[in-house]
Amino acid sequence: MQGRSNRRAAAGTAEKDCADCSAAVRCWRTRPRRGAGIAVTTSVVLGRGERAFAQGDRYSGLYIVAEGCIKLRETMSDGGERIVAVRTPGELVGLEGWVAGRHPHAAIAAMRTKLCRVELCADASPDLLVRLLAKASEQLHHASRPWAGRSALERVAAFVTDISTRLDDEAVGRALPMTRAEVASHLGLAEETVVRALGTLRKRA
Amino acid sequence: MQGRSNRRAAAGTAEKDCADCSAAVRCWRTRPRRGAGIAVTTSVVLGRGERAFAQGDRYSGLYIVAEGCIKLRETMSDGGERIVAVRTPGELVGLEGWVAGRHPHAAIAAMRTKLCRVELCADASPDLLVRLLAKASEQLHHASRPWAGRSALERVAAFVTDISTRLDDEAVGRALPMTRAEVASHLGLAEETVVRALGTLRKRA
DNA sequence: CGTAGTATTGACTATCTTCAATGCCAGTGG
DNA sequence: CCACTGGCATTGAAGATAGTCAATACTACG
Repeated sequence: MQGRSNRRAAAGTAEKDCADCSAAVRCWRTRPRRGAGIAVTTSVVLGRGERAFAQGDRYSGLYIVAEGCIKLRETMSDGGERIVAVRTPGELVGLEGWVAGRHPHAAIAAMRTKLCRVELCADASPDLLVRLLAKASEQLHHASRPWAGRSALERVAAFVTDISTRLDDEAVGRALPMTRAEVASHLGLAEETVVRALGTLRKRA
Repeated sequence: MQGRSNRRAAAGTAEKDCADCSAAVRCWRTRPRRGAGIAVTTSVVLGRGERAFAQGDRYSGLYIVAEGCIKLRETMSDGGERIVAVRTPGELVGLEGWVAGRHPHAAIAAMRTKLCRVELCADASPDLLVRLLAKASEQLHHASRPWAGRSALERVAAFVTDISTRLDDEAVGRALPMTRAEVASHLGLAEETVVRALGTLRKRA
């Protein structure tokens, strides 16, 4: 459109235009126009339990979840761990560490997961920047924990619904992509409370 | 830099370059270069309790807090209200509603507050987009509630510390910019619990 | 001075956490 | 093959934390 991609190509980074990817709609909602600068440089496939990066690592790039599910895990100063967020297809992984230059938490695949890397720099395509900003906006909105201040049962129910919706292709109904302990740490509950809440929900269904 | 500002000027919107604003460092961390497209169109000053927009309003623009403090308040389907977030100088207000086209919560001044409006569109300056993305990144990081899963006392203590840091110019120590009930809703606690926690913290100090 | 909103305090209760024990399952090595 | 181990899930009982209800004080504002 504005010859911007030339500049990127000159930088020497091999890119794959998302317009050529069959899964692009999943990542970008609408299929990008070819040559608009909506492109990724690398794709990684992680097996369950593998990490894209560890907490404290230097910022190593911004990724979009193409398939699967990523857990963001933070180890706190007191040694405790908590799941800060769960990222599902179309969501960004790594943006939190961009400004500070370090990843504030680890990114761990909850199942087989494909990540596509996006080069984020000052001369990126404006189209790309706008799309990323839109994603950041959505994630910011979603980060406002709809279950804050509710009862344990409601929180667990809301979490299960939310995660099922976001991962709808696989039937999450029977197996959550994380352990009860992780769900508990994410919701700020005890593991046993999560177990009991899930039991109650199962009986009700 | 690339004649982009011409295009904007042609659109008929009067802009004020942030490079000419004495408070720009507060908003942008580093002073923007003149002509880089880091600019705002309008500034609004809100008195305590006044709204920038209401929940459900059509998206009306993106703002940066130049001075003061904004509370984001959400009224839930059951009629309850909660403070989703607090925005302090240099932070963005309104981004959450950009993609969906509607503001998901109301923005209310907690004190005398100055907001500067940023025009966010596909042909905005790439410099501006990158800066906004950086802000979104920081806010996303900050949205991961460091007090999740901790005791009521720790949560209140963390909140007071956090808000005091972010508003450090005014001495917040003696008067929080919001009511106990609002703090409570923000932290997912009962008002009385917040009162007691503040009492305990006062005694300890 | 009266009113409305906010803050504080006490007493009681519900919920959630903690502690402890047990079951289940997959992987491993004899 | 089977015992053993470690991680995860489940359940019960007891105790602590925070929520609810209710009364009272404080403050700003007409």
